Amino acid sequence: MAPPDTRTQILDAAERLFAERGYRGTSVRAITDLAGANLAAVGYHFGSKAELMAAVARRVIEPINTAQHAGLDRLLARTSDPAVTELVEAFAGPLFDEIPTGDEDGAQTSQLIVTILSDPAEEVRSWTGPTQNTVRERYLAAFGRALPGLSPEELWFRMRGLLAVTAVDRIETHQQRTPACLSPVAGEATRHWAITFLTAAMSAPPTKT
Amino acid sequence: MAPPDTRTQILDAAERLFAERGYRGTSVRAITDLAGANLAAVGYHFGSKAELMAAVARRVIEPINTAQHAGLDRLLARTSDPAVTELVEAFAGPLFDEIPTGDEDGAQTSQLIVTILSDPAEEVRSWTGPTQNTVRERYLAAFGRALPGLSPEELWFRMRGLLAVTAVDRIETHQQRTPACLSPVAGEATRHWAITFLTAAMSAPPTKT
DNA sequence: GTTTGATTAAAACGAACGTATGATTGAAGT
DNA sequence: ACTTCAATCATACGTTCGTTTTAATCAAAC
Repeated sequence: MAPPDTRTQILDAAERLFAERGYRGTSVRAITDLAGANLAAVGYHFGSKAELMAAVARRVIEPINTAQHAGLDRLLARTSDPAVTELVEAFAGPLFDEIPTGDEDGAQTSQLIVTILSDPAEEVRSWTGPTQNTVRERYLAAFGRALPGLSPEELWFRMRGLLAVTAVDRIETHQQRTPACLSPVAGEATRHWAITFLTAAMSAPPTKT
Repeated sequence: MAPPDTRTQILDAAERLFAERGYRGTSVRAITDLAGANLAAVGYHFGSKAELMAAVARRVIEPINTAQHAGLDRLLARTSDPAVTELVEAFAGPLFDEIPTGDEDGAQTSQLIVTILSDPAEEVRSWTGPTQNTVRERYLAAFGRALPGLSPEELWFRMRGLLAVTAVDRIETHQQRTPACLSPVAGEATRHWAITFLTAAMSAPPTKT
């Protein structure tokens, strides 16, 4: 088996540590130590710690975004007006498919995504790929056709709720805040639960003003 | 006007800076500078930076928790089986009532709550008041009676979704990720939207297995 | 008027941080 | 054999961090 080059070993180590300890809580030294690389390797391969963070974010988020785009493409190729459930599944599904479920790698990646989306530091959120913005607007338009009568503002609010649930869902699972009385849950079940939950939420009648 | 004592000025400054820059991104020096206090005052009044964070978290979260408790008490005093909408409003309402809406203080506090709930550092999440755990379990029991046929595990999943939406909702609003075409939204509207959205989500029929 | 106890002020501590520098390697190109 | 150049290495720099220590301040108590 070919030994992975230093660059990807640093990426792997950074992905793990950024998820576990956050951006500011992770030192470049900790990353290079875990990667078995030299301290200066980060500067050489990525330029700076911030650019390393951007590279990590890109590697995690890009496949999810392209899967979301592809899912919507597949729906729109079949019909010009997909159902709400189909749109929910196409949007939320990649967040389950592209992330290993069950093992703790999944919780790690989920925690990293939450960090990327919510960290106060500009440098952490800085990378938002060109697809990141367009994917939401494409789904916004599709949901708008599937849910006439909803104001654009309320629809946008619901889109944010959609993302919040799918992103936040899985980190709490691994913070062992689950009550002891509950049995552990398989990854596939939560996927279905999420789609049920979110389809009902998106399909709610418009709020009377 | 009585001059606020150093202790609360430090608390105010810390609350603002922790929200804006996160826990690790905020130095004790920045806090005391903003508070107009001396560097050593943090050590004197709170013991350490971590204990200051705990004090800030307590001051923000405690009124929300007690309001959630009181809301459920009020419902249960009236009937032993409140409706789902009432439970949603009692749970999510305080997150809107106890936080100033509209101005940027509200977005600040919301960002702080997200930090408290999601920061990877143990010290940040360390303070979870005694009410924090019990309030969720009380609502869990109440939702369980209102939604028979739902497995405890799926119900718990939906409870987490409930929290995710209410917590994450408002930070994105202030990260100016909103598309320019949308008009700004009043705080009162989002409150109603959230209750509509979440009531529908919680009321969804059980997922077929 | 002096003592006391609670604050605040100023300075310094060692440790850890991100980054930059210059030497060293080793395989490919000529 | 010599050059080239991407890659890695050890090391050091300047800064900032949380915390501690010691001295000064000041109202109230006696």
